[in-house]
Amino acid sequence: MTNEPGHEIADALGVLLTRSTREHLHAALTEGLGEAVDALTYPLLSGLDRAGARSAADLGREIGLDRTTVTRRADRLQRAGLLRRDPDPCDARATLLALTDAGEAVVATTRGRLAAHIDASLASWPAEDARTFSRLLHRFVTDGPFTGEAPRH
Amino acid sequence: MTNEPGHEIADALGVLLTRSTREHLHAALTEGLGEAVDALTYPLLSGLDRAGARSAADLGREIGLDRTTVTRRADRLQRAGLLRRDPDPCDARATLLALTDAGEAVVATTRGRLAAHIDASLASWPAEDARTFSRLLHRFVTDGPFTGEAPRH
DNA sequence: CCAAGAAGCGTGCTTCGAGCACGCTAATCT
DNA sequence: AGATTAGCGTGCTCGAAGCACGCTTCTTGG
Repeated sequence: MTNEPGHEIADALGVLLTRSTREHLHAALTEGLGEAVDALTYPLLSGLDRAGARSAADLGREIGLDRTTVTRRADRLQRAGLLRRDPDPCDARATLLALTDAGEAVVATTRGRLAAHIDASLASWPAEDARTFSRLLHRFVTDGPFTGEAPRH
Repeated sequence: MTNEPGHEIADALGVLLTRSTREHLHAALTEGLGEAVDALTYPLLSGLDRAGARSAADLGREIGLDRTTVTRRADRLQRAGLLRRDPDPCDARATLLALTDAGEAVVATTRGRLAAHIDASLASWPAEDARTFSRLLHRFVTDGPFTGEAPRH
């Protein structure tokens, strides 16, 4: 127990990261959503849902993946009907990756399940603590230490 | 802004996960610590530091990796002098994975750098908010939704 | 006390994801 | 209008992850 919250938060985040990357958690969250949705492809769906239709290169920068990797994963999701490629009206070479209705439904379902998990574990908390935690976490993420841009290689 | 903190927390965690898995962040945290320490091998070091010397199978269960994968990564860290294999005094077949002094120093340096990042972004916060956030986050991680055991395949 | 089964570890082998280089099309600049 | 740059998709190569196998050692039942 130190006077600097940074160390405690760092430890907590380390544990959180380790736990949340467990395969079985992702399997539970995406259960029954089709073969194309797994721990590798979901970040694309989530990123598109957050930022709207984007080009493959932009989405790659957003989620820290190579452009070609995004293309390959998008192929799978497109075959599954969760994502479509629209030609960019402003640029004929560019194609915009966008969620289909089915894709949006998948994102909504997954986020709802995660929220349910979180709500369940917050059930024993005082309501005010839960709201405070939500508010502080949001602030931490907004102007937190992870907002830097990824450099190009 | 909904009445259910779960949805907000879910969104924040999604962003946090996406950001924190960026390669360049890990590169900054492990800069100058040797070639063997990267985003793949650091979880082993961190896990050993948290739980102490363990067998490869136990460590694999802890961090959600296959036993053989742990072995291969441990080989690299051992060659780099950050990890050693001690024979288990209670069981001649088992070998315990343990951090060397250099390995502990690497973990300490990395966690210190992460803590510094966090402290820097918390500098503009009221001190009480920072402490509250630290406390709530710790509680969330301790009895949060990610404490379940990984099922064996 | 010993024999058979179980548990732990390391290593060849296969599969699959990630990134680089290349070629193509279209936009932009001079 | 020609040249240069930007965006996209695809063959190709490298490396990581997990499975099957063999070896050693512990355990348990006769």
